[in-house]
Parts: sequence; C-alpha cells; structure tokens
Amino acid sequence: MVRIKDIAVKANVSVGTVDRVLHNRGRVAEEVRRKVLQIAQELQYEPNLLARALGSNRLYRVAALAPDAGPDPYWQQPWDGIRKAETQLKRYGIRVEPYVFNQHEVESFRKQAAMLSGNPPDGVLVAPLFYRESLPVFQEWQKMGLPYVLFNTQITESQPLSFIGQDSYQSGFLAGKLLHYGQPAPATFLVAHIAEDFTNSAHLIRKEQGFLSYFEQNKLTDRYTVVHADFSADAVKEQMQSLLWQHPVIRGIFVTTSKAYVLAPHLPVIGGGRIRMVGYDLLTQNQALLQDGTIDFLINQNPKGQGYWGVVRLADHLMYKKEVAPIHYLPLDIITKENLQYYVDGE
Amino acid sequence: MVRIKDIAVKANVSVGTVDRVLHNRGRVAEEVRRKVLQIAQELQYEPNLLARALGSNRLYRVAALAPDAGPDPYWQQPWDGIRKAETQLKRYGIRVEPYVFNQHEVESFRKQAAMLSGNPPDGVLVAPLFYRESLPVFQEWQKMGLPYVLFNTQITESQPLSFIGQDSYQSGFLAGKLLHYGQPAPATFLVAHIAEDFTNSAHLIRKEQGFLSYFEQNKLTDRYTVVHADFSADAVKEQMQSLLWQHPVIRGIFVTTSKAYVLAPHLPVIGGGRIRMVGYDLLTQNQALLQDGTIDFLINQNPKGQGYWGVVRLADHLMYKKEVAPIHYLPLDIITKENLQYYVDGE
DNA sequence: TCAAAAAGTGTGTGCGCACACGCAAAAGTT
DNA sequence: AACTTTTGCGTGTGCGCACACACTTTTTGA
Repeated sequence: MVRIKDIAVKANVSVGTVDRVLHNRGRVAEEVRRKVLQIAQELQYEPNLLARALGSNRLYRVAALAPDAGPDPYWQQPWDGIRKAETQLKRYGIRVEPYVFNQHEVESFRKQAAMLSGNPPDGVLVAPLFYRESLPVFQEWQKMGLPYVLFNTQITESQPLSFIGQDSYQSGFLAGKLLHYGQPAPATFLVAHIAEDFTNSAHLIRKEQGFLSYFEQNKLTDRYTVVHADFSADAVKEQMQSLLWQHPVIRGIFVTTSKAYVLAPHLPVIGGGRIRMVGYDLLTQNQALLQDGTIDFLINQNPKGQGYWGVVRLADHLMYKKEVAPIHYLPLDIITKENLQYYVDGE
Repeated sequence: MVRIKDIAVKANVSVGTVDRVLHNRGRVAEEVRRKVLQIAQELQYEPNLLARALGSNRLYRVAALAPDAGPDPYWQQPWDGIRKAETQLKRYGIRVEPYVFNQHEVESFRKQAAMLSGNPPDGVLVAPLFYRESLPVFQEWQKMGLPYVLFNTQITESQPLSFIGQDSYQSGFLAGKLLHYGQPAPATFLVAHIAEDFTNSAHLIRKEQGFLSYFEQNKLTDRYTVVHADFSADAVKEQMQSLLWQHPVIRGIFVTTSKAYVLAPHLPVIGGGRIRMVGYDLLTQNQALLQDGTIDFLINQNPKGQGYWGVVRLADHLMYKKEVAPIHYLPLDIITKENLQYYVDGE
C-alpha cells in the first residue's frame, strides 16, 4: 500500500512537500510539484481515509434545508436519511445543521435560506420546492463559493454540485406501464394531482408528461384515454364523484404525489371493474392500502435515501475531495404488497 | 467523544490496563477489571473504529467460495461485488482469497472446501449451492471457530454468522403476482427450472413453493393451474414444444433462475395470446429480451450486492467486532423495460 | 548593497488505538 | 532463605495523515 512517505522517498523530498502538493497548500517549486504528482499517479496513490479522518481534527458543517416533517409525514423520511448519514459520518468529522421551512409558505423558505447564508456552513443540502424563490438563493451561494446539493426537485437552470432523486419523467412513464399492463381496452386513466400548486411544481409536470408519453409512444391513444385532474384538499370527495360521472370507464388512477391515501376512501367499492391505483411512497397510510389491495403499485422515491445520499455526496466532496456526479438518479422501485416488506426500514 | 484514556484517568489506571480489560487479554486484578468495565459503561465508551483499524496492523484473510463465472455469466456478478468490496477494504486490512468450484460438480465443491479448511482464513463467504454437501463443511468450520457468511442460498439448518440474499419463498410469491396480475382466467402457468439439480437446490424449491402459495393463498387454484417443468440444457426446444402441446392455455412462464434467455427463443411468437415471462437477474441477454417485450418482468437478485455485502459483513465482524444480523434480506427489485436503466450499473 | 519579504522545504507532534516490552510486587518452590 | 514463577500494571512505539512551525535559500526593493 502506497503511503505519502513512499512518494516522498521516490521524489527525493519530504512528506511535508508531498502533502503541500497533494492539497494545493503552501508553496512548492513547479518542477517538484509536477514530479510528485507524476509519481503519485504512477504509484496509484490512494489516501488512507481512516488516517485522514483521524489525523485532521477538522469539523465540516453541512446545512440541510428542507420542509417541516410535522404537517406532511413524507418529509420525515428525508430527515431520517439525513440523520442516518450524520450518525455514520460524525466520526469522520461531519455535522449537520437543520434548517426547516414550511412547505406551503414561500416566505419561510426565504427566511431560512437567509439565515443559512448568514452563518455559512461548508456545504448545503436543499430541497428546492419553490422554483422561483430558489434561483436567487442559488446565485448567492454560488457567489459565496458554497457548494450545494439538490434533492427531491431537480432545477436544471442552476449549477448545483449534484442532484439526487428520481427522473420524474421516466417515473410517470413507468406509472403508465403499470396501469396499462394487462388492462383491456377501452379504458380511461386519471392523472390525479392532490393539493399541490401544479403549475409551480416542475416535477409534477414532468411526471404527467411521462405518463402521457407512455400511451403515445406505444400507440395506445386510440384505445386509452388520459384525463388530468386537480384535487383540492377539502373537496376530494365531490370532485371524485363528478369525475366518475363524467368518465364511467375510469379503470386506473395515477396519483402523482404521496397522497394516494387521500383519494382512496372515495373510490367506488365496485362498479364495472375495480379501479387500479398507482401512487408514490411508502407512507404508513399507503402501505395499508397496498396491503388491502386498494393500491396496486407504489413507486418508491426512496426519500430516506435521497437525504442520506445527499449528505454522503457532500461529505465526499468536502472531506475526500472526490468528484461528484452532477446527477444521481435513484432507481424507480416498484412496490407491491408482495415485496413491500423489504423496502420498509431497509436498514 | 470518550477515549480509552478518559476511562484510564477516571479509573486511576493506565491505558494499557484499560486495553487489557476491554480486550480480555493479559492479567488484570478482578477489582480493577470491574471498575474499568463499570466506568466504560457509565461513560458510554464507543471505540473509535478508525483508530482501531489504523492502529492494529492486522491483516484479515477472507475466503470466498463460489462457482466459476466462466460457464455461467450469472456468477460473474457476485465475484464483481466481492472484488469491489476487496478493493475498497484492502487498505484497511482485508484480503480476499477466491476458491472457485464448478457449479455442476459436487466433487469440485467438496475439494475446494477442503482446500479452504486446510489453509484456514479468518472468515468465509460461501454460496452453498449443494445442500447435502454443505452441511458437513459447515460443521467443520463451526468446530474450527471459523465464522462463515452464506449468500445466494439460505440453508436454515446451519448457524452461519449471517445470510445475505433474497427470501426465495417470497420471491416466488411475487413472481406469482406478476404473472397473475391482469391475466384473465382460465390460465396455466409454467414454473421452469433450467439445467439445475432441482432436488438439491434449496432456493429453487423455496421459489416454487412461494409461487404455488400465491395461487393458494389468493384462492385462485380453481381457475389457474401451475405446471412444474424441469428443462435440461440440451433439449429445451423439444421439451418446450411438448409442454405447449400438453397445455395449450399456457399464459405465463416463471423461470426460477437467471436463464430466461435460454427458454425465450423457443416460445411461440403468437398463439392464443402472448405468453408472459418472469425471470431473474439483469444479464445482458435478459435485458435485451426485456427491452423487446419477450420478458415482462425480471426480479433483480442483486448478485453483485450479495457478494459485496457479504465481504463487508465479514469485515464488520472481524475488524470492528460489530454485531452482524443473522439474516440480511435484499429487496425483491421488480424490473421492467421502463425502470431497467436505473438498476444497471448502479455503482 | 543590504535588509526585508517571499519562496521553498524539512521536522515534529498529535489523532485514538493495538500491542510489545519491561518492571515491580506477590505468590510459589526447594 | 534464596530462588523462580506468576500476577499486575505502566510505558513506549507505530499506524498514515494533517498541519503548525521553523529553517534556508532566493528574490525584491530602495
């Protein structure tokens, strides 16, 4: 195993000099610099991460900016992942500082972001729910040289260190397949958005686009119809009844958020064939509906993993100076009653 | 963070004594011993794993006993995972010694196992394909105090340190769901075992049991029939034709191994409804068949992950003296054309 | 021309732990 | 009583790295 000392001996310099070269710190003669780098390359030097973490007493502060888990249980999961990563990396000198905002109040997001910037950490993990309000914040961080990682929502206009999450388009596409698979024509499918500002939520738009594309690309549009529906939280029942009246051959519903459980109670128990349901995420309410057969498939967005990997990526960047891929798509896990157990609490 | 030194100070002894107590090495007065343990408990001492790995210059040898990747591409993947883990861990004192056997020759397994025992490593990772022949080997290891981790095939009669892999029973159960979903009755489904000694392969038996259970537990046996079929590698075509003749309403095939691609070319292109196929694992041949629609679903056994985690678990046990869970089930990943890309080469 | 600043380099210490070594006191032996 | 053995315990070194410090040589500037 190659150590810094080995490089030093081979290059006829001291370990201090090698250290300065490898970390771009201090002053080193250009000639020596190149020689050391070349030898390091040649010997395939890989730093011993244990020794590094042990030797440097440096503490890295990572700020996490995400919605409050209180009102929406979904957000508990990213926080769990973040916490898990912190526990694991604490020994290596990583500490996480949470900044919580209200997912329905733009102002609270702005405020927390400002607080964060006022006490700049070494890196940021952020769920940029509000598209318009995020951009100026990103610009500021960029100017400060503060690396930030996005999760949950992809905002292509910014230049984050990395994005962690699902490909929303492909996710909708997959939902199309799951509703269509083995479903005789003709049939109508509903794309249901629940209690969200659809036009301001990039990832919901992408999901719907993917869903539609499935039917278009497979040339199914002559036999299968897709209907868009926006539900507001307080009139779900009425809207559902009205939709069923208008479209008697609804055979499946694609709920684009984790809120399938909100819609489920208002489906007809029986009526010209059961209505299939595809939704997102393993909230306990959704799990129960999956078990009793109301929901056919859930697509797991692995929110816990998003938080976890976000912190890990930042640590990779900060501590180990590793290259970080700009996009880190998580798999589109298909969950049914039969394989659910292995995704719940998976370590 | 509590260090050994902190305990030493509080107990009025030296770090050497604390070390002896914590590791049960050397001689320590009983009174002092209890005092140190009590203080360690009190202070919630947790050893710094980094420092431990760094400080002890010990080299741990892990033997990996698994089939040759040459004849069956499936086995390349666990070996890849094992190799990956070794690369990652070799800096920290873990080295893997491969023992390769022929998956069709019981004798070669026995021979390699004997060689392994003759040059005992610190831990073993093994894919116990041959049920009967594995048991005595395990007994020997147990007697030697040699910790071993199982992967791929679970053998409940033994007491391994851990098992890494899928729940085969539930895996078959899930396959039942995937073939049945949206498939009108009546229909016949085939459970196809390809070129394996079925009766000596514990996990294939379990898969078939799970598959059958799906139809029983859901009370579908009056409308759906399940047929068991053993294929030998050199007569697949003839056997398939004969089966199609006997069971004209075959609507789906469950291939219990990664060899769906062997069967696929011999399915009728059209004939009273397409025949669905569910198989295992993302071999390139299977991926192509998934893409062109011949295979509907693949269940990913994550063979690479099995190898990887197996080595990691052993390292956890050997180096860090961590507790290792006796069973580590990997998720039953459902793969379709639409989400395949996110599982291939997922780091 | 000579001091001051900058450039270039080596040495030493500490991180927390494992482990070898060595010394003193107690217990055992003839 | 004069030993040997055993028991009990402290000290010291090294693992690979980060980083502070100090030292020498070169360059700069008035």
